Amino acid sequence: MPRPPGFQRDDVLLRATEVFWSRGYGATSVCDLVEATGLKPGSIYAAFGSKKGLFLEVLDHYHNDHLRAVDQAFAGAPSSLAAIETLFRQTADATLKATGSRGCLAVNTLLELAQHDDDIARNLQNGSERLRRRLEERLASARANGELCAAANPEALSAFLMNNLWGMRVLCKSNPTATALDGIVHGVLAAITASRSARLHS
Amino acid sequence: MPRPPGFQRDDVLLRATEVFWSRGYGATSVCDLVEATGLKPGSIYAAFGSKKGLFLEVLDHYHNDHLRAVDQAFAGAPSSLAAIETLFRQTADATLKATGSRGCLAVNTLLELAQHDDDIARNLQNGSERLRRRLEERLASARANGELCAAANPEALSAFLMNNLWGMRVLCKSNPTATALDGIVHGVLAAITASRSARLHS
DNA sequence: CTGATTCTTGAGTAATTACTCAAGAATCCA
DNA sequence: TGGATTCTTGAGTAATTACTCAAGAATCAG
Repeated sequence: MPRPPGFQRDDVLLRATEVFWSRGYGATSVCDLVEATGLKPGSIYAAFGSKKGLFLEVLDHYHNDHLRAVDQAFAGAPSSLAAIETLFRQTADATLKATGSRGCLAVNTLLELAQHDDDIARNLQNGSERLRRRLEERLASARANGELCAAANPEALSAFLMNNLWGMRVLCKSNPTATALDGIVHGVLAAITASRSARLHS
Repeated sequence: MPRPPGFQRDDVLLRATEVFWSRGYGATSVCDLVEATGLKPGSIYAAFGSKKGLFLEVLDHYHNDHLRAVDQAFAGAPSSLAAIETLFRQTADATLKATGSRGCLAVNTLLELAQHDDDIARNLQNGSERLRRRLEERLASARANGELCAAANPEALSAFLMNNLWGMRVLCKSNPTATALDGIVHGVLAAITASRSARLHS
């Protein structure tokens, strides 16, 4: 009996993501969101409660999309270490092509808001932890496979990998050169190689 | 014959730094700056031209302070590689202690504004390049000393190191654990070790 | 069609924004 | 002290902010 909403929630979230991602949370006005989504202020507040409520839902969407992409990059790899190498090469490529880009919505938001808003800090913490755990799982299975030596520490190594992913999220806001990105990928692989099983050393 | 200013420029910059660093550029109002510096709006605009003009001067100050600190950390080290190791251990320690902190003003600003403001992007580019070059110099001298093998690439390695410094600037906004930071330092040192001269390998 | 329910509309609110400017205060050389 | 110069003051401006709410539109079961 009720009148159905005149918009698709996912579609609105997608359009809102574009604006938040391009301008940042603080610099995005509700007016911008009205323009981007086509919803009037009243509808936005009826559907999402507040600017922050909408943003939290945008972040959830973003985490899910990002993890799906990582899983896809991992899916076709011939080994666990190859999967990780692929992820880093892809990220480096994307970083090189995306000079002066919007970067990563999660990292941008972490630096802008985590310190001041606990809800957002928790949301981002969960998102990044899910990614880190994906890496840790791969490293653990690499150790189980004998790709990594028994002394390798998947948790510590995954933190190192996350650190380099995050570094590239910063770098893409600057002026990354091919030399720099090659150096980063090379450094990451060198650190992993140091934990490889002796019988696999070249 | 003129009336002298009633404030010390450096003192005002220091107080302004605190506010910008804590809140971010966009979230800092001129009213906040009036409160923090004790100057009235008119005096601020007479002395610095605009909010952005003041901020650019704040950034210059920040870069100089930061580089001075790095030089100091380098100064007492027994070797070039030891200097770099010290820098990373110090940064990791500071990151662990500064959970949920203000992070790094330069990185925060890079993510918030570099994409939208060329003046600020240039300022940050210069600041980070000066730091990277410090690292590159150390790596080059390490190669010259024989600490690193002849095939080592100081420019590429310095980019890798910068990437990890930047990663920690992101991490300190999240919830860094000792395990994570140990993993990062360990990974960085492992990558450097892979470039060491054969005769130095343990 | 009727009526119950929910959605949409957009003008409006009170607060905050970066910034200005004319008037007055303070300084120093003569 | 007189007067030229610069600094300080703070009320004020026009624009923008996140958000609200009452009225009207759209839907569907009966």
